[in-house]
Amino acid sequence: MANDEVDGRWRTRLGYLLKHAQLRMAELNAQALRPYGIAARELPILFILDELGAASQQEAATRLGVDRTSMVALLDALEDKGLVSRRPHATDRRRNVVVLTESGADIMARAARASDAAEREFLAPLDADDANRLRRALGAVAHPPDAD
Amino acid sequence: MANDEVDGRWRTRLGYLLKHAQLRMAELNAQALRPYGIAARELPILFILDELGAASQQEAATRLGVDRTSMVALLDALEDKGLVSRRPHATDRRRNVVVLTESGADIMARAARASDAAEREFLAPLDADDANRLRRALGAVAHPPDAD
DNA sequence: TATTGTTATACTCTATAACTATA
DNA sequence: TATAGTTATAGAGTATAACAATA
Repeated sequence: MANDEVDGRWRTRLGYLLKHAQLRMAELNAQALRPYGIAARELPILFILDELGAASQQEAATRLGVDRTSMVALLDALEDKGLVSRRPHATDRRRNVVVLTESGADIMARAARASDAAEREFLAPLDADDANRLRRALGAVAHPPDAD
Repeated sequence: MANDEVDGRWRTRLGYLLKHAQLRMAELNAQALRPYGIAARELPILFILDELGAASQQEAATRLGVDRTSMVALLDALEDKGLVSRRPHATDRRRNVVVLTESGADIMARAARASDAAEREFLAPLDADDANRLRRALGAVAHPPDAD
């Protein structure tokens, strides 16, 4: 519509800006990851398994801030794609030990590069200084000052 | 957990930061607006009706970027609360003319102040300069350079 | 034919409760 | 008793398709 002079107040509200910035980043990430057959929400799981080496489903879920019931379906999908494997824990047989497969590690590395490119595209309207400031500011506001 | 030295890469990704920043802002807004009986998603509707004076449901939906089928339920809720009214358009009887009621204008003004306070709380970890830069940077990245 | 409002439907994401098997 | 994984279910939120009334 290009009706810029009647740019209502709600367009400059943080709630609106954050929602739409997040939607655009999510869309760019989804596009970037599509060739690797993974969803944006699955990449952090690959990251954390790589970081921890191996983890129980509970551990992974807690670290990522999703609950353990959601983790089941997420890991089902990753296991179906051959990116992670589950085996029973050696001593505590209630647990699963979840690890990246070779293919999972490979996809993770390549998907991470694709996601980096998506971030660069997202940040393209900003110069390097503003981009760095944005990332730091988001880190500061993303969690309440007194919580995790 | 406070395991800050193993702060995995995914915690500094824009997708993660934007999602959690948005969640926190949404939560603060929801809290701020609860006393006024409206949801965060309803305030922009009040804003746009105030801005336009009157609008068809289609107009309001298009401006706000929601589709017209979602607008129906949103306006049903606002009408039930007595904040907006619908009457048939004088000449085009397919349309509804949607306007703020007196109570709707009052709630809008007070809710806007509450939402401003929520934004200030959200931005509290930043100094004034960083807060302004954040808002401008989000405005720049919220929409692709060539779209909207 | 096209448009406005509406309803019904479906799909995603997430959260809660309850079950099982182990500890 | 408590915990890990699982399943079933339900709730937001949103999108698509089809319909009635009107243009």
